Amino acid sequence: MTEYSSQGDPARSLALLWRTGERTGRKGKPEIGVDRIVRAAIEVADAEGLGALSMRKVAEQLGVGTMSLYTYVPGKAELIDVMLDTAYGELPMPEEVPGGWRGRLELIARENLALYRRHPWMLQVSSLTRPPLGPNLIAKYDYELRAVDGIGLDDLEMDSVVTLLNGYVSGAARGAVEAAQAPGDTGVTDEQWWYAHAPYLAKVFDPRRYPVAARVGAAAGEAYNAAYDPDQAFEFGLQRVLDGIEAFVAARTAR
Amino acid sequence: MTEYSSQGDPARSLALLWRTGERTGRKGKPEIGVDRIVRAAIEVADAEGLGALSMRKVAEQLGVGTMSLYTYVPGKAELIDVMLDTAYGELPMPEEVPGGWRGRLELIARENLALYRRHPWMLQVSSLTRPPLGPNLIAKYDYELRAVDGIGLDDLEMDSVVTLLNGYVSGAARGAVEAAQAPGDTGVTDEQWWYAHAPYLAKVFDPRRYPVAARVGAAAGEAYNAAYDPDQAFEFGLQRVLDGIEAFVAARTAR
DNA sequence: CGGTGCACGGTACGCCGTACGGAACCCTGG
DNA sequence: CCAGGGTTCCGTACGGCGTACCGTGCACCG
Repeated sequence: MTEYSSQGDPARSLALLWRTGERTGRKGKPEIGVDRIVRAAIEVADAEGLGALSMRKVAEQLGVGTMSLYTYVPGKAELIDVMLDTAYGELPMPEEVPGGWRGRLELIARENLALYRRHPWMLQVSSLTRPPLGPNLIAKYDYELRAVDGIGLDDLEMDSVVTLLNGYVSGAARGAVEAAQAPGDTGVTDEQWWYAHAPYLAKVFDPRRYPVAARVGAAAGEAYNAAYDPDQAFEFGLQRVLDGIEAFVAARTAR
Repeated sequence: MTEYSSQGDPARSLALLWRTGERTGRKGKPEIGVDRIVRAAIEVADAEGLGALSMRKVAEQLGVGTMSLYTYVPGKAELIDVMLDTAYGELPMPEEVPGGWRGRLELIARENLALYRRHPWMLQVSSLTRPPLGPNLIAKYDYELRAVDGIGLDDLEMDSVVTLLNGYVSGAARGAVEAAQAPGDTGVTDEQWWYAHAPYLAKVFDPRRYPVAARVGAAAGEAYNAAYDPDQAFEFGLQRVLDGIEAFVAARTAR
């Protein structure tokens, strides 16, 4: 825990993010390198989760001693910052997208969801208030703003819309990731989980006290074969959010 | 890390949640008790964060030995489950709320935000797919469904709307909590943080390459005195989400 | 060819969750 | 009144973590 980011010296962090560390290049050949460390760390985090990401494991993956990592990276927190910016670099950012601003935002939402699915640890790490200001994060911010540029919103409104969409997607992604990894983590499918809990719950839960929960819960369970269907939730929510934004855009352009 | 929930034996977990553990009451006086442990754990997590929540610290808070806790609670994961359900019990659930379904949903959103602000650790713990099925969580689910009962939605649609709203609120709350605790955690105000990063960023960031990000980022920074204003973001997003739901309800009731 | 600065990593410290087994206590059955 | 046994309580120990500190040896420059 205490797994956030950006506590280190800003100069060191930004130098790392933008790779402006003056590689001396004079002496010993740099066997390891920041990039290889970051790649290995992302592999570990993808495969085993952020909780299993340790400096020892990254070093082992690279076949070097644990402490050697500290030659290239000030600490785990800064390493995670660089991992995050690196992963954001995977986002495709096509220039021509059909469907106007709504089509562009929809694509952004889907690509972000796919990214978070590939790298679930990003959701436990990303910060809204003090993001690691790396090149890829800035490129992403610029790209997303351009999706709503020139449609009648002022600068602050553009920022608000992009922030809302990103917030929505990361929430939905959290649900999707959790649903995807629950069986693998625990070795128990949703169905098994439900059947294990049902008998005790039946003893203890009185449907007459909570009739609506009982009715809707049963309907949802039957429809999704689980308490929650992440794909359905994502699609439903995305359309509602875009509808809400559309109403806002309409009101703004109507003066 | 690995700080999720609900890995234990369902029988033991549910017994804990619903307090159906057959207290023998015959032998040694139970000096400690689940409730006192949960209260102490919540105090620690509120004050120092989930990362600082340890069994040793909870025991110390109670003035007992660490291992004594394991008499009442199977492990840390189950303890966190009970903490979560207990905290949800703090939500007020008034029956008469003005403003129809929209007024009711708006109140739910605000009360949930306030709850997460009081107990930020909840955001790192709550699960959509396999929630700890305690009495307070079920009561919350029932209450929220009743806010949208009888307005023309079917059961699945009611569930989707409630899920969307809860997802939105927890995302916004994450931003708010992070913004609130960033200064305390790091001893650096937003302004100081910005002034520390600005000179290096100026060296490395080319505004001509990302003109929109530069323009909007500057406007937002000036308006909020930070990269992000959680209150503004919450209000803006909440109205958009409710507008989107309103459009959906209108479409459904128009057949 | 000697000197120097860097890459690399071994050891150790203080945290964590919790398995294990022992000690102390109190209620009950005789 | 006492013996037995179930419970509560907890000391110790193990294997993990991040990383501070410091030693070693190599590769290059002069």
